[in-house]
Amino acid sequence: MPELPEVETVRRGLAEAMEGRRFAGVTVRRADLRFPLPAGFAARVRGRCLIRLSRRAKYLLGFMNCGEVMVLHLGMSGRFTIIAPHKCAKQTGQFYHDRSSEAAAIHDHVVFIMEDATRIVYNDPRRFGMMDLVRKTELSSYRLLRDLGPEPLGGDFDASYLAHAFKTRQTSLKAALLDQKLVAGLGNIYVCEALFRAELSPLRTASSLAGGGEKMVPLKRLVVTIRQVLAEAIAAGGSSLRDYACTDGRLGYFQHKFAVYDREGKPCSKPGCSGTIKRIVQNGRSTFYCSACQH
DNA sequence: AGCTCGACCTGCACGC
DNA sequence: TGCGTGCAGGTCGAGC
Repeated sequence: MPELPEVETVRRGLAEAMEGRRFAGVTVRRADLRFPLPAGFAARVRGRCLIRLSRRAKYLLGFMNCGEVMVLHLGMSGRFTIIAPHKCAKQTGQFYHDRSSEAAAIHDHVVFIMEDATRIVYNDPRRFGMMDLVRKTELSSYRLLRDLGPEPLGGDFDASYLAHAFKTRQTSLKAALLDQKLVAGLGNIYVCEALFRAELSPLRTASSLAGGGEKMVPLKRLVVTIRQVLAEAIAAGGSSLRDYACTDGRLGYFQHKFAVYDREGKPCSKPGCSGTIKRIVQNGRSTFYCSACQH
C-alpha cells in the first residue's frame, strides 16, 4: 500500500503507539521478507525503547535508545495494524473484528509487543517489504538510503533542481519521476495524478523539460502539483485500494479523488476538456493520462 | 552513467 | 465450478 502519503499515514499511526515506549517482545513468524531479517532481530529489538519514528522516502526509520535504527519498508502489500490492549476487537478496527485476536493470520509475519501490551502486527502477503537494523552512525551510508533523491515535500525539491536532474535523462517524464534517485517517495499513482494536474504528458522525454528560462514554467507547475497531490493525499489518510492504509483499520479516502489513476475510459475531469482517460504501459507499469490536455 | 527488463511473491478479478 | 491469464501501490541488480 505504499507511496509517500500512505507511508506517512502509517508513520503517524505507529508513532502514537510506539514513540517513547519499550519493546516488551518481538515475534518473528516469517523472517524471509524481501531480504531475510537480520540475525537476532527480535533479540536486538526486545527491551529497547523506540525514541522516534521518522520517514525517509517510503522507508520508516525507528530510532532506538541502543543506537540502532529499525529500517522498515512496506513493499507493495505490507501493512501495520495496531491492537490496543484491553480493548475488544470491535474498537481496534474492522480488520481484526471478524477473526479472533489470538489466531494470527497467515501473513502476519512480525508482531511487536510494546510495554503497555499494545500489539503492532506487520502483515505482508507478497513479502516485498523488508526490515533491517542499522547503526545510527551508518545510516547515511546505508545501501538502501544513500542514493535516494530529495524529499518531494522538502526544501531541496524545486524547479531548478528538476531542471538540473532532467538534463541528462532521455527516459520518459513518467519513468524519471518514478526513479527514487531523482526524487524519493513518488509512486505510480501520484506520478500519474501530478502529471495530470500539471497538464504534462507522461510520454515526454524528461530532458525536454530541462533548461532555464521559459522551460522553468512547466517545471514550476510540476513541483507545485506534486506537492499538492501529496499533501492532499496525506490529509486524506492516503489511498486505500486493496489494502488498508491506516494502522487503526480505517480507510484512507484519497482514492475517491483520483482524476486519472484506474479511470481508463472515463471522461477527463478538466473543465472544457472532452478527452478520455487512457491507459498505456510504460516500463512495465500502467500509466493513466488524458492525451487531450496533457502535453 | 542511464535505461530496460526480469525477478521477487500472493491474491484477486476476469473470461472461457 | 474450475482454470488460466493478467494485473497490482516497489525496487534491486543484471546486462546492454
